[in-house]
Amino acid sequence: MRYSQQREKIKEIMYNTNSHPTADWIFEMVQRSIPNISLGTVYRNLKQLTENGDIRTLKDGDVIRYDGNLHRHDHLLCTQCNNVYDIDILPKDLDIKAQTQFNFDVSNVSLTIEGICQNH
Amino acid sequence: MRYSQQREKIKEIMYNTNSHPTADWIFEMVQRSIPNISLGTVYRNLKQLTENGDIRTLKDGDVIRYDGNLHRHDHLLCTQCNNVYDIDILPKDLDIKAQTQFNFDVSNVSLTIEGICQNH
DNA sequence: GTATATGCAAACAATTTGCACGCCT
DNA sequence: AGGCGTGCAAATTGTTTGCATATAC
Repeated sequence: MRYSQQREKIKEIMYNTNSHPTADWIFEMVQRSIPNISLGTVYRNLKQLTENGDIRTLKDGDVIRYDGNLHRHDHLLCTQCNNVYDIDILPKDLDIKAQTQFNFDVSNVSLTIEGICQNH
Repeated sequence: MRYSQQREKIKEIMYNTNSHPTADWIFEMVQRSIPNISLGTVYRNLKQLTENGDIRTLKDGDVIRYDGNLHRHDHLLCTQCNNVYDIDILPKDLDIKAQTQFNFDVSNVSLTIEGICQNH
């Protein structure tokens, strides 16, 4: 994967936000420094970065959201404000449990708890 | 919500499969007994049933899948065959933990473990 | 009789892709 | 120079919606 100004900026944005942005939001952000970037490029790079394991995707709401936080963590999704909060609640040994119990070669664990957050 | 032949059939199918079908698959199934049903009707009903809490939706893969199994359970998603297996691995007290720890009014907990299943 | 559900087709929104050109290496 | 990445616009895919008709109650 060759260097590109666009991808670099996208990575920078992803690693400096703890919201869980959509492609469109990221597009708008990159536009501030690269005004003529196209949305297609954003999608292409987000896909690439995902396949590369540099970022992660969340598919809980109506739109795909991207997550630059690679540390193992879980999500609270508020169905009122549509916010996603990072939490850490899963037992650490869950992967191993799945691995041994079901003979399943685990690559990714994702827990999302839906509900209403304390601000509502 | 008023009775309809179409919705009844959809419910019947949902409660008698343990795969995690897409709208399209369900459409084809209903067609066997109601040949002139439309895909729009299937979507409308699946949405209604979801809002009603009669079924559940999974958004892990590329397409929305529907799940007629309302008992609390988790999923193994094989990235090779795209199959979804039902498992039960989450600690039972997780909802309560989230509830108390984050003051979060939990309505739904979903755990998906991605990886490669033993058939591959 | 009234209102909700349907079939159909058109509309939609998010994402992907083909192509000619530009930029890294 | 060669090839990957880009911008642009068109295409695709899954899902939703508007409307006239049919069906439940």
